[in-house]
Amino acid sequence: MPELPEVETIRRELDREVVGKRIKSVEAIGERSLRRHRSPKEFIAKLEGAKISGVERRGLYLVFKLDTGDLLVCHLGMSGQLRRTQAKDPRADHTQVVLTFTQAGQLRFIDPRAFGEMFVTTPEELTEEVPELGELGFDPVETPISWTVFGEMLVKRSTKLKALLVDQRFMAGLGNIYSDEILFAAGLRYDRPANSLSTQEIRRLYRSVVETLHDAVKYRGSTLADQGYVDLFGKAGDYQEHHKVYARDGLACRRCRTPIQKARFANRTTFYCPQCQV
DNA sequence: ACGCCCGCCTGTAAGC
DNA sequence: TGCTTACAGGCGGGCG
Repeated sequence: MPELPEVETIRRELDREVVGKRIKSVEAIGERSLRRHRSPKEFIAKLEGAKISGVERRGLYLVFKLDTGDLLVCHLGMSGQLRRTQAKDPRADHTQVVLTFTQAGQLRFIDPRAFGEMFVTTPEELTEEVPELGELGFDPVETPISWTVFGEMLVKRSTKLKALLVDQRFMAGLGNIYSDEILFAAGLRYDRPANSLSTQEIRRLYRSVVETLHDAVKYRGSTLADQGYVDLFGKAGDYQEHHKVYARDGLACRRCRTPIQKARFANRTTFYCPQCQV
């Protein structure tokens, strides 16, 4: 369940670990993860011999720049992991793609549920091939906006706050965990219509977005009980220790001691404090 | 056009 | 204990 803080943590590690490395060979094991390609051969051919010159994040997508001019794009979906390994390391179940570098070492893409994907494209074709990338909203960590502009975006919408926060076209990078944490930090209920917020509430919400995400990046993301997210080296994040509401239903609110509630909203689980969030 | 629901997929855990 | 069922949720697509 990687969201912005987890993907950004991985991006920073990739920056150190794979930039400057040349891809010697590629093993394409899971064809479902390469579904944008007609055949895995095409994917392999475009990668072998290429050197990685940089790694960027666009919302929840990781974009590897190659010295061939192509881009290697990766979305982790629900259960995807990227792992830095050595060739001799045993291969984990559901390993979908293995990149072996000319200098020692590998990068492996492991994805049990195969909701994630990898593909190679060009900068020109990127937004045609992946329209959702062209429609991505602003990135609250990379390109923050002013809270007044944020407010202008809110007043136009009658959508409930949580639905808006997780909409990648509105703002890029939020999923279920951080939208709940942000709404708690802002003292706002998930089902408040966006256009019902006062100026003070708008400011508080925007500040909560930025502060919560920065904090979560600082603690290297959230690793839940299922270990669905770990970093490039298999290490868990620490931000789950700081969660105020997510997966804390029945437990006392850290602020007011009222039991945290669990609700079903837009087909997802939502956690909130009925006392602190209005 | 927008809000909502489903399917995709596997691992885990609760329930009978 | 062992089988069945629900749930986890990012995202696109389809429906009302």
